Amino acid sequence: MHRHEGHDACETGLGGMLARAEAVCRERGLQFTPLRREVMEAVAEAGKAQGAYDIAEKLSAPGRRVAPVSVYRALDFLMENGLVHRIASRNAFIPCAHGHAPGEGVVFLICRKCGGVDEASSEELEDGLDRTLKRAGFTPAHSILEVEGDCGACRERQQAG
Amino acid sequence: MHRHEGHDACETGLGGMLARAEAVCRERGLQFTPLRREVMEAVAEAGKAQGAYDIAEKLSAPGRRVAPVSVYRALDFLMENGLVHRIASRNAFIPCAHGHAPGEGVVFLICRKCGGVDEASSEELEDGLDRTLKRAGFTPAHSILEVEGDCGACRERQQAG
DNA sequence: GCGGCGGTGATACACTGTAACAAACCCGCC
DNA sequence: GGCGGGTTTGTTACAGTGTATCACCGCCGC
Ligand SMILES: [Zn+2]
Ligand SMILES: [Zn+2]
Ligand SMILES: [Zn+2]
Ligand SMILES: [Zn+2]
Repeated sequence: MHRHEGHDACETGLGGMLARAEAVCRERGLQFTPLRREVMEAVAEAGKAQGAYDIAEKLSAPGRRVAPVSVYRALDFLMENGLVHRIASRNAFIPCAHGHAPGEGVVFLICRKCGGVDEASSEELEDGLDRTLKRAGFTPAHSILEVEGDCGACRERQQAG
Repeated sequence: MHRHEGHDACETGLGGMLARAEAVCRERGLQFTPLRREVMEAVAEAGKAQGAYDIAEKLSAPGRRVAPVSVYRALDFLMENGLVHRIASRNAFIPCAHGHAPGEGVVFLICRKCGGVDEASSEELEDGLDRTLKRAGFTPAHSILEVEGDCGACRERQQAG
């Protein structure tokens, strides 16, 4: 749905993301359980950020209720392992299609029209932030960069229509 | 509690912030009602980001209950006029000591130790973000930049102790 | 006075997230 | 096979955050 830039190892698409999740868990000796897989799928399938309760509802079916708390636990696990991200400004979650180095700053580009979320990173942004923090005498531990606006696809669509 | 940098017209301190709030409302023909003033004071007095429910509790007294919904309305008003900011990663609010141009990007520096929140802005950060967004074909409308870490004061205190 | 309008009070509710405990599962070990 | 301990999941209850709705009040213009 969205393109991105600034990354190399780019596993886009549902299959790729699931494969990466599986690989990450195997190499770290962690369990990629059915529930975790289903939550990963639910987040990866959706074209936009999913709330935990949305996921719980999607996974529930007549005869099987998946409680939100279970979804939260799975999401915590997936976030710890860099497989999904939380979008603070939406209280929602997206799959990570890239696999960043830990500590690497990433900007989330959130489209107001289609709701899609893309990730971008860049040296110059990172450098600018680092220098600004250094000047302020602040030692960063973790950062949240989220930009809301209109993605390229939606802007084209709007001009065409 | 915290220093900041990158701004000129810098009204720090409770009095300055209240004066600015009053001035802003007067010049825009808006009402700086007692409730709005009290909420502004509560946010400005605290050395760290305040939750809406914290503010409601602080303003309540035996015989007078201020409901959270009233606080939210006052906060919405103050945010629309650039007098307070919402810290998305904390669901909390801080006073704005600067008065930015609309659209000006600001980074919030959130200290893990003391809970204080400082604002910083810089040309190079702004430029880096703009270029990154442009390359991604994304048109920004509003951005959230929040960094969690250790402020200078707390780091010094830690080294001394 | 009367009607409109913005601000406030009050209640109820939806949404987001966590704590606590029990049950099921897995796996190595006796 | 049976046991023991760690991890995962189910279940319930609850805390925290934010919004919808309606009623009331005060003000100002007509
Ligand atoms: Zn990512
Ligand atoms: Zn879009
Ligand atoms: Zn500010
Ligand atoms: Zn500090």
